[in-house]
Amino acid sequence: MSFLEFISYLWIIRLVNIIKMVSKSCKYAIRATVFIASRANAEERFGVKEIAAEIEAPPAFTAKILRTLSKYKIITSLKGPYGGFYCEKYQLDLAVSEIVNAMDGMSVFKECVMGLHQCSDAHPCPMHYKYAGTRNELMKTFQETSVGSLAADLSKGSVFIKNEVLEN
Amino acid sequence: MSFLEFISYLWIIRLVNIIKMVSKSCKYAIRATVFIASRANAEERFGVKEIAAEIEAPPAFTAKILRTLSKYKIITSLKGPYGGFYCEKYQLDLAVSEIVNAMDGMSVFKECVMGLHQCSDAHPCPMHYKYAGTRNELMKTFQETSVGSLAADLSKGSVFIKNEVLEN
DNA sequence: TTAATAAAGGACAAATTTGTCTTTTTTAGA
DNA sequence: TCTAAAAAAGACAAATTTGTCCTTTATTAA
Repeated sequence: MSFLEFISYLWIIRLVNIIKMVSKSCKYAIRATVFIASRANAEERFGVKEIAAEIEAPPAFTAKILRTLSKYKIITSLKGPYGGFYCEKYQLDLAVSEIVNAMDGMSVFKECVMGLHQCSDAHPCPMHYKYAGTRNELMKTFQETSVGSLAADLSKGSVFIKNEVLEN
Repeated sequence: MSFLEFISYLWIIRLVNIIKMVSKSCKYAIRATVFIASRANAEERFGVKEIAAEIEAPPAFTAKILRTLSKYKIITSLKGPYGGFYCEKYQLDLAVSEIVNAMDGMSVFKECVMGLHQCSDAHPCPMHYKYAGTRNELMKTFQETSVGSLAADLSKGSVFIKNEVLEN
């Protein structure tokens, strides 16, 4: 057994691999999508500048991200005057994991937590079940949480932190 | 309240900020340090090439990382023939957090989990205590875990994953 | 004292991520 | 049909991280 594999048995190494998961672009994308979804009423559309300002991201970069989201049909866009970005009803049911997938791909949920090449369900490394479990729960959370539900929390004026409700 | 601040109340946004924490360099550094520490017996020293091979990192890059570790006195180096890298006794008592500090700095443990500028202990954001708590536990773990204890686990031929012992 | 060995130092290079800018295409309304 | 507004597209640029290479310095042993 190589040292890399050996050391990978240590939970501290795993720990080092578990924290943080998505790119800055993806965070911007989540913010933007939730913002747009939270205003999905009527025929309202939002321009790049407004969205960028709301999510505190660089406008030009926000435009790029919105294009990606639009390409993946996570949000909808309309060109021309009175155009902009908005959410169609079905898009409110999309999971947050779709955003991660569009921006970063899903490898973050799939690769061996140790970075070991030989690890698989068939030949699992010792952490495969124990910690892959943690990650799977996380993925499940991403998959079970819809854009619309997040938007609804915001629109209600109360937001949820896990099981706790904060008023504001 | 800005939308950024507003959306930051959502646990999903927090979730997105908590996973992953340290750079690739830092992971290499942890691997390297634990490897060297695990062989801290006698007068044995290890060269860049050997260490790089053991931790499966690029040799030249490993050299750079070892220099940093040496500069921060996390490991000790000796030039010339029969030289190389090794751990002095006191260095086995150093915490893993020292490695993180040397490689990435400690800001990862200190910045507001939401990226909000106005957040502090005096003016905490709603997640400050709830999730900063999670991170603080993590930091505590890093601080309470010594290089030597990790090395000892390895040397014993059994490694710990949290409270569970794996034989190999 | 010299030759060989190995880390130290630092410039440089590649890759990736983040961010910008200009031109093109689409759409709405006058 | 023309004009203005706004996204689409994609080249370009900056910043950061990752990685390489060459020269210098220190150490050991003959």
